[in-house]
Amino acid sequence: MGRVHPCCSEEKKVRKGLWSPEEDERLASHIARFGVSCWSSIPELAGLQRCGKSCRLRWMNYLRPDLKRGRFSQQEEDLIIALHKALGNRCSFDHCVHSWSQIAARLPGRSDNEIKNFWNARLRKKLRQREASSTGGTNKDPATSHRRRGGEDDRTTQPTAVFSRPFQLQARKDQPRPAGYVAGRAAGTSYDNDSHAAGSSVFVDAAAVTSGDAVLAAAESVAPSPTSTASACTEARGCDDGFLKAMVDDASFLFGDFYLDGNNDGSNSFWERHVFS
DNA sequence: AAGATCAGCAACCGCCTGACC
DNA sequence: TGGTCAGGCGGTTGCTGATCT
Repeated sequence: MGRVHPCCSEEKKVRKGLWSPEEDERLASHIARFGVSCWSSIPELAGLQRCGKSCRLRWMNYLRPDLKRGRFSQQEEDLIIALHKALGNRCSFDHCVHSWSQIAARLPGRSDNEIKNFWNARLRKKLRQREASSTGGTNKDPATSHRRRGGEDDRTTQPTAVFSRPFQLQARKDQPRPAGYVAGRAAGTSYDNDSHAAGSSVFVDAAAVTSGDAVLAAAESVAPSPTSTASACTEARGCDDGFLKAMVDDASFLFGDFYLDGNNDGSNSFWERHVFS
C-alpha cells in the first residue's frame, strides 16, 4: 500500500468531496497573490481544510485561468486519438508509456483529467464503434458501460484509422506558446535558429497515421526535426508509431513548430483559436 | 409521471518518482 | 545509501442532470 501523505492524514481533519465556491475563491485568490510554492502548505496558508493534493488537483483541473471549458473540437479529438494511439498502444520501447499528462501537454487549455474522462466516456466507445463497423461485428462494449469494472486494456486495441479525415501538419514559428511551454521543452532543443521552414506544410493522409514512418518521413521533408527530436525519431523508427512517438519524446515538437490545421487552409488553426494567458 | 439507465464530470485513491537529508 | 517527503500520475468511483422506457 502506498504511504499516506502527511497532509492527508486523519490527524488534520481535512474536508473531502465537492469544493464550495468559497473554497474555490480562497484557493484561487491565494495562488493569484502568492503563487504556488509548496502545495502541502497552501491549505493552511489559504485557510482551507483540504489536503495539499486536493488543492493541487482542484487548481490543475478546474481553477487554472488558462483552462478552457466546453466541448472538445474535432481537431482536439483527432489529436487525442492520435496521441493516445502513439502513447497508449503496444510499443517495443519500455519508455513508451501511456501518459494522459503528455497528451494534455499538447492540448492547451485542457487538463489531463479532462482528457482522460473524455477518452473513457467518448472516444474509446467511438473507436470501438468504428472498429466494429469495419469488421461487421457487434459492438457491445463492456468497457464503456456506465460503471466499468476492470475494462479491457486499451493498449491492446488497434484502431484501423485514427483520423476521420486528412489533416495538415504545418511548421510555424509565429504562434504564441501556451503557458508551460518552456518547461515542457526538451533540454537542449533550440527553436531560435531558422532551420524550420515556417509556414511550409505537409498534408498527411488519415490512413498514413497508422504507419508512423510514413508520417515521419513526410514531416521531415518540410521541417527537419530539432536535434533531440531527430534522435528520438531515429530511435522510434522501430516503433509502429515513430512520428507520433517522437512528438511525445520531445514536447516542443508540437508546441514549438507544428500545429494541426483541420481545414487544410491555414485559416483556422488549432493554435489560433486559443488564447493563452 | 416515475423509475431506470446513460453520460459527463469532479474528485479521491494508491502508487511511483525524484529531491533532499 | 537508504529513508522521508512532496509532487505528480493513472485508474477508479461517486454524484448529478439528461434521456429513455
